[in-house]
Amino acid sequence: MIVKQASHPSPEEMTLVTVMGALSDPIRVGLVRILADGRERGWGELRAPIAKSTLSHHLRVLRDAGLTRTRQEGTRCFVELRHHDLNARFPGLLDAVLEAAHNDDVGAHVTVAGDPQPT
Amino acid sequence: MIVKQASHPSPEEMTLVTVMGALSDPIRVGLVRILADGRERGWGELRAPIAKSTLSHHLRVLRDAGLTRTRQEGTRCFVELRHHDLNARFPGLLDAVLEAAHNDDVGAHVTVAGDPQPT
DNA sequence: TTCGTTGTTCGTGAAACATCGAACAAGGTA
DNA sequence: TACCTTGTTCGATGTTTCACGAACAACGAA
Repeated sequence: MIVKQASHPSPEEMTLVTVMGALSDPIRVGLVRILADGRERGWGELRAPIAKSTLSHHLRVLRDAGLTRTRQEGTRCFVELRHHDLNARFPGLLDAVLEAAHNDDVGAHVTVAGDPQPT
Repeated sequence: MIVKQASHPSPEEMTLVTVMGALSDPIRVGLVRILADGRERGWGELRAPIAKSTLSHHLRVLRDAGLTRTRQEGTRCFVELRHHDLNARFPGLLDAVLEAAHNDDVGAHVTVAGDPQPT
């Protein structure tokens, strides 16, 4: 609704502590994992066992921390990971988190519509 | 004290989300930075602008997450970073965090007695 | 214009967290 | 034994976070 187009922090505005806080929730880690392939995803594709207002909240935390970028297109919006910005700002951090999250299968209950459910 | 000797999680018991949560506070990041040189530090050496009960709390969070190891010796105790365990469990993560924390000077208000104050 | 879709915002409540001062427990020291 | 030092634990308090349903706003379609 563009009521308030989300604020995307510039790389300099990102802080380590905020990013770590954003990644201290399994649902948010799951969302980041889904976006890790670089593809932009529609809001509606995302599946998580929470109410949509809660999902909106988590997407906002990720966006405010600088982890994701949100784009509006008509009435729907798309999210993508700010892979490049993150690597520039915190070299190696995102990859280390993604590897760890993959090994432990963190946030596996977050999926994408159309994708085969794990297990 | 020693009333309950702290539980140190084994590497397998460590979780990414808990570790990230532990590192989402500037004081705790400052403590980790101090311990990053591998030296064991006495509790009494640590200087932070908080009450001692609060410092005790933060050290417990770090310990419970598996980031540090605490050793008792008589009435005083010593802390050290579990650098090796962390690298084995979450490869690259700690180094990426330490580099980012250093670049941004996160947790600079946490110091060690005897060390020259930054600035 | 009237719906239906889509996602944000609001109001609320429960849980977690950071912080403090005070009390406590274990060792060392006088 | 009496005292001091060292850290932990115990409430108490205020803030933040997570979660939900309901209401709302913008857009597209009928």
